[in-house]
Amino acid sequence: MRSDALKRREAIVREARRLFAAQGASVPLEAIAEAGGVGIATLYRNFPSRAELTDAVALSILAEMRDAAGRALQTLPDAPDDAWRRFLHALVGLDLGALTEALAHPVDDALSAGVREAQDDTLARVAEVLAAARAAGLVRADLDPLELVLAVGMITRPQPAAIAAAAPQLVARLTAILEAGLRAAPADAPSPGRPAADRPESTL
Amino acid sequence: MRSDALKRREAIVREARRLFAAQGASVPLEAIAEAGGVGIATLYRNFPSRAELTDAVALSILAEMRDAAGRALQTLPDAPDDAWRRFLHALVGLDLGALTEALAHPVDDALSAGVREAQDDTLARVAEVLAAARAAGLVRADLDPLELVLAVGMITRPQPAAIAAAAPQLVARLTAILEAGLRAAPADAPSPGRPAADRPESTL
Amino acid sequence: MRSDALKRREAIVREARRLFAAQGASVPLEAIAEAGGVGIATLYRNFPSRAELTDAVALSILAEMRDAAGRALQTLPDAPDDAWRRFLHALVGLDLGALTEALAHPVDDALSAGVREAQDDTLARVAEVLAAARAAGLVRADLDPLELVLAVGMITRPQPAAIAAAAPQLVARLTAILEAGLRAAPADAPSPGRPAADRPESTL
Amino acid sequence: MRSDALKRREAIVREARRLFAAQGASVPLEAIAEAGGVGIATLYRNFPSRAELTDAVALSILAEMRDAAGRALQTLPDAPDDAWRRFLHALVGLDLGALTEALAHPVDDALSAGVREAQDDTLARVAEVLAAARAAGLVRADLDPLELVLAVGMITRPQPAAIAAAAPQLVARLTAILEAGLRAAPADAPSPGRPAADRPESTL
DNA sequence: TATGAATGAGAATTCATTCAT
DNA sequence: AATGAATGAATTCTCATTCAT
Repeated sequence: MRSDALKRREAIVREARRLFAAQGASVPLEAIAEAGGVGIATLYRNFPSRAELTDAVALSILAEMRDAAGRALQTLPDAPDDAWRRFLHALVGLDLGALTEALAHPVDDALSAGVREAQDDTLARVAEVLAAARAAGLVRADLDPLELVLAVGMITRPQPAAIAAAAPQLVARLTAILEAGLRAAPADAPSPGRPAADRPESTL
Repeated sequence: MRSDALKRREAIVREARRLFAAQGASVPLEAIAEAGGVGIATLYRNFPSRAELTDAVALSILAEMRDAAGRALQTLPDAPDDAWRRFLHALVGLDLGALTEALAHPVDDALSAGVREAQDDTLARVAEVLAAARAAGLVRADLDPLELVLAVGMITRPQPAAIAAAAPQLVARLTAILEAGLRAAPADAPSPGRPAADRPESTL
Repeated sequence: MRSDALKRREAIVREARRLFAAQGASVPLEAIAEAGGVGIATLYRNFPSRAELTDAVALSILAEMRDAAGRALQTLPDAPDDAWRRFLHALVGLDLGALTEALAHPVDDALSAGVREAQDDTLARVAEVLAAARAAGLVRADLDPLELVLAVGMITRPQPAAIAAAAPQLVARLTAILEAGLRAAPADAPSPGRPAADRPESTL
Repeated sequence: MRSDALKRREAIVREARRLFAAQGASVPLEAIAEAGGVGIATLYRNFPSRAELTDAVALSILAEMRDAAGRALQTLPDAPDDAWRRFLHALVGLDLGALTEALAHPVDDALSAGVREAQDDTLARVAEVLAAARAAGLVRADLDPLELVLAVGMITRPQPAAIAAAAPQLVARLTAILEAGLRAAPADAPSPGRPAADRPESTL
């Protein structure tokens, strides 16, 4: 019975993530429950508040991001260019838009400790990837891991149907532009804003 | 009272645009009315449905975009680099995120004829700017006006307060990345997706 | 200018009566104003509250009813059968349904003195017609003028479009049934309820 | 909880029917919910739109009408006069005014399939009753089942409080008149309108 | 433990009535 | 005196969350 319950819980998180990515974080919880094949009360038993479900989605994405960073770190020494491109595309495939959406709502609430921790851990790994890629001359010097994640989050945010219809390849095109933008580091164009690394707290 | 009413109407559109940009297009209409200093029923008298207010916001943004494109076209021959950069930054300052948000909602409804027309007109102007900038070697060859607008819309979409707090310069940084990404046109990296120009209809 | 104002006032009452009859008494006042070709404020200047407009409609109908009764009284002695039938059909053509609807709403408010008076006056006339018709053996003995008016009001109340479409001749058919029902005075079927004449107050 | 929920649902329909009959079909849904002892959202869970509640009320009335017709058919052979009178009075007691009101609103929408079916079925039964009563010489030959139902609906439509106060026995009196009107079939007074039986569709 | 039902609070929209020109 | 605009109150409907089975 234990494993049954676990399966249900995972189904809920999976569907929440999918629906956040597709329709934004304002999807009715009941829609998530239904998509997961459970009743609304079961969702609430597992996630007593919307924020906790949101956190679970965030953790699931952060874990995958961490894994992707781990893989990138292993392959970067041998095939830096390829490893970096794979990493970037892995991020794009990660429903980061869902994460952005998910975290957009509990604005007032503090992020849960668990998420904060996972996030710091993951961003540290991404920072390592960035350092390695930078050392290999692949990315501009002024790029901060949080910024990278947020940039990918922006271009993968849920699209209105009209836009998706009008520009079906949009994410792919934006990814190409982002890739180019990250790579180029024009000597004469200093980045605006203070270096991201100085920032006191990364609340994502 | 004519002019009074007009002032109020303009205040409503202005505040709607501001709030769409800040909080997304799902802001309560009552919040817009209050911000504009009018009662909810006044908002409804001027814009009998949410879609009509949305359209008014879209028109206001499209008009400014058209103007910016016009200015860019005039200055491009003399100072192409500067003109292009100004144009790009003007777009970023234009609440395009609000437009994206605004147009995201009436997904089911067709866009109003007026908006469709203004949009076509504006995109045609932007296409002229792009052509001139491309001729001056400033932007990659595979960029389509709709894509440019959507890209700017993405990076200026409303941010959750947590993100805005953690990365206050985010839009500026993303703009820099976008600028670089648009400029660089790596010969060896063909863009994915079919050329934007082939698309039948630009529903924005 | 006086006559202009009078014309406007009459147009308002006319359209109110027409719309009450067609769509029920819940028509927006603004619709009445528009139908009458005036602004809403003009309607309010003439009829400071909805009840007063309702009263004006009632008066207009009561006046015509009184006239019809007067005509019936003149012709009854010579051609009783024909006069009675004409009178009944005149009532049917009188938008009594509008009156019923109109008076249905200000349930809480007392009827205005003017309407009360006109109503008493009119009902007295109708009572005379009934008495004459009864004397001529044309109507059942237990019929009270208020009842007659209400009966006609019921069968001419505004019909939903669906019913009107399904049974276009409904009013005519119901009129025929009513006519027959009023005429027949079965000796063996005493009417239920106490005689209407005993009732203390006729609030219509 | 199944039975609990069912009880509630039934309470909602019962109160809706009662309030439609008393105050017309425009009663606030919240008033119905309160009368049924449930919250507004419970009403909405059971009847996601006003039309669906309306349909449920219609079905409840049509079912009782069908039963009354069934009973009449059984007793007509033995005691035709009594059976017919009982049937007519049963109709009067049936809140047909509520039905009329209820069906008045979804004018634009098509009637739901279920209601259409129940209505056809019920009217067919009523037609049988009418045929038997006609054979027994009890009702005029030109009466159509839809007409009968609508006639009863008219005289039992919700009354304004003022009228109810002034003429407390009104429904009973109007019933007596209707009864007489239906019975009498004057040979010399052909009914107006085309025969009801020819009508293509009975939208009630 | 899982479920479906119940609830209240919030948001969109309409309309009678008042106000400023 | 006539107008059109502004307003708030009432109503419909949705959704996060709690409760009873």
